[in-house]
Amino acid sequence: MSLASGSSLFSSLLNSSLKPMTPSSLSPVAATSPSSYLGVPSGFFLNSPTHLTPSLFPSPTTTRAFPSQPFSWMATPRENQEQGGVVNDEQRQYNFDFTFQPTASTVTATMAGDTTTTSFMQASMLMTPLEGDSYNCEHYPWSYQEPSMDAATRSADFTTPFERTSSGVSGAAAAASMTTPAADVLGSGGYSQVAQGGGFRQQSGRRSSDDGYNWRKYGQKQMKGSENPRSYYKCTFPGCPTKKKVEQSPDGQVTEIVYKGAHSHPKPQQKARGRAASGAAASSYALHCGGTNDAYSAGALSGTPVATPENSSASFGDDEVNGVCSSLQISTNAAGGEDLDEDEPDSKRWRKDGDGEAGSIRDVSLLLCDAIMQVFETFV
DNA sequence: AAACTTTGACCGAAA
DNA sequence: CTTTCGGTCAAAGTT
Ligand SMILES: [Zn+2]
Repeated sequence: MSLASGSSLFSSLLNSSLKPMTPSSLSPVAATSPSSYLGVPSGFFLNSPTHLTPSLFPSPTTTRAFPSQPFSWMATPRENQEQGGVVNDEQRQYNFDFTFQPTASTVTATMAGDTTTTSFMQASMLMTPLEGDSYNCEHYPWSYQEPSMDAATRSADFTTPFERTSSGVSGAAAAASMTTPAADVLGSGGYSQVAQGGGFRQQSGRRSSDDGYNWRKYGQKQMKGSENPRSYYKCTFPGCPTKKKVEQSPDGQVTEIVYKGAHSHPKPQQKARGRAASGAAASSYALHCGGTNDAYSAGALSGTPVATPENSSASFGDDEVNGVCSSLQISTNAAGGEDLDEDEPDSKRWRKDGDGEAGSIRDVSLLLCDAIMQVFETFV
């Protein structure tokens, strides 16, 4: 897909997100159907005074990975006000203005086998802290990611075998996911991968899988040809099928992270991350996704893994040094590619509901939502 | 004691 | 069919 296409993709994403959704689509129950997921992202963009400046998005510029730069967001309500954010202290109605500044963040979207990469200069969104952990946006299969030292990336998907992205190439993380051979579910599965760091090194602190979820390592293999060893992890949440594999070079640098599947639950509470808990700190902030869209979590709680995503993957890498947010990557793999095994009998696997576009949009929205949340949490 | 790693065995898919 | 490869299992070791 060309850049232009990518841009349009994003545009449509935004437009669509901004459109009001019907109440019904937002109902929890509706979540059972994939299309209903759209309600979430929409609500997200919709209910909040979000402003995604169009200009922010697609920018033909080259994709840079981490310019490490200014990530500005107002920490305090007051400040937010200045930014136009609304603050209602008492009611946790704070709105945070997230600004992915200047530097370019890269967004890579892959649809039907094509990959598009665009970078956006800045994106600002308002976020509303929610109480409870209803952070809605996370329920979805998609992923988001937030690596810290490692350029993490996350993706959820299946049906796609991974594709390794060139590593380190131009410092940008490229995301690719595509053709699917025959996805196999069980065995070697279809992971979807995305990004990798062009060279981030682990910083002290975070473990290699500190992306907000809890993982249990269940294997490691030395890949053929002296490549870096690959470790396999599974999400520890009961019933959650998500897995990820991480390749690291000897010096600890993460060279690739590939996610498979989608979480069937919201991100677990983060434990106090360092900073003194400033009032809100440990609490969970959630994007105000409009209403109740907890269908997902409800399902998770009931032990029923909710549907999985089609193919989507997102990666969100942030260079935390100095508290700077440097990159955001999102990769989406839309179903519908011819390569996707249609023959796939196992509908149970990862479904690729043919919603191509809608799915992609949704994915991207969710990913974005997720990614932003991560940033938010990271900086709280 | 629970939860997570480590690590070689095991297995199915592909060559 | 046999070998190779990537992924997973699971016993044993750690924390
Ligand atoms: Zn999970």
